Amino acid sequence: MTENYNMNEIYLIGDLARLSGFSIDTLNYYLRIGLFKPKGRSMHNGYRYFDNETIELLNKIKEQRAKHMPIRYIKRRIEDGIL
Amino acid sequence: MTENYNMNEIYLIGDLARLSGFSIDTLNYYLRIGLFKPKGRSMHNGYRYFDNETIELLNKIKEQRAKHMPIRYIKRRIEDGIL
DNA sequence: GAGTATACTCACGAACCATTGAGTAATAGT
DNA sequence: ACTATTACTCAATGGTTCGTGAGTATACTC
Repeated sequence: MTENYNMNEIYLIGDLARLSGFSIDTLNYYLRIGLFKPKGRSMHNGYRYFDNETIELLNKIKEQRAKHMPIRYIKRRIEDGIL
Repeated sequence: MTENYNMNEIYLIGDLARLSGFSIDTLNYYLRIGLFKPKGRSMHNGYRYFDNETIELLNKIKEQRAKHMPIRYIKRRIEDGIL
């Protein structure tokens, strides 16, 4: 139950961009600095999978960024489970 | 519980090809004729998702094809839930 | 034996993805 | 004022995916 996801909730980075409002470049940047992470990855081509948890997290990040919260603080909060 | 899958069990067509031994062309052909179907699809780019059930089905198809069972019969058996 | 059907196989264009390095505007620090 | 950092943004390369149409070798049908 803890690690299961519905098939309708799988996203690639393009889906993420559309759903979150962030640009693909921004998402790639966030991934590069480890602000959030893929939930899985294709072993064949390296494509990264995301899910609804990612969407929720991105929404929270978006809120914080709207308040000009620095990314390093956001990252810390995520790592501490506060966000 | 019925429609849930683990993130580690998501495949794109390239993964399917590697895991099943069928070529991507063959898999695309099978998809074209409806021998098997994607479990999901990216709304952004149309990429098709598959899972372990697909792998199992493809293994069964492979067995049948090794015995020269015609595809239309295999398809029927799948539709009838026999295979 | 000729024609048809089967089961792939190939080729194409357009869009997408990963990774990386480099560029930039705005802000913060000294 | 000058420098450095932040948070992107852009560009380039190379591989992947989709959809479709067309080609082909083998098997089947008449």
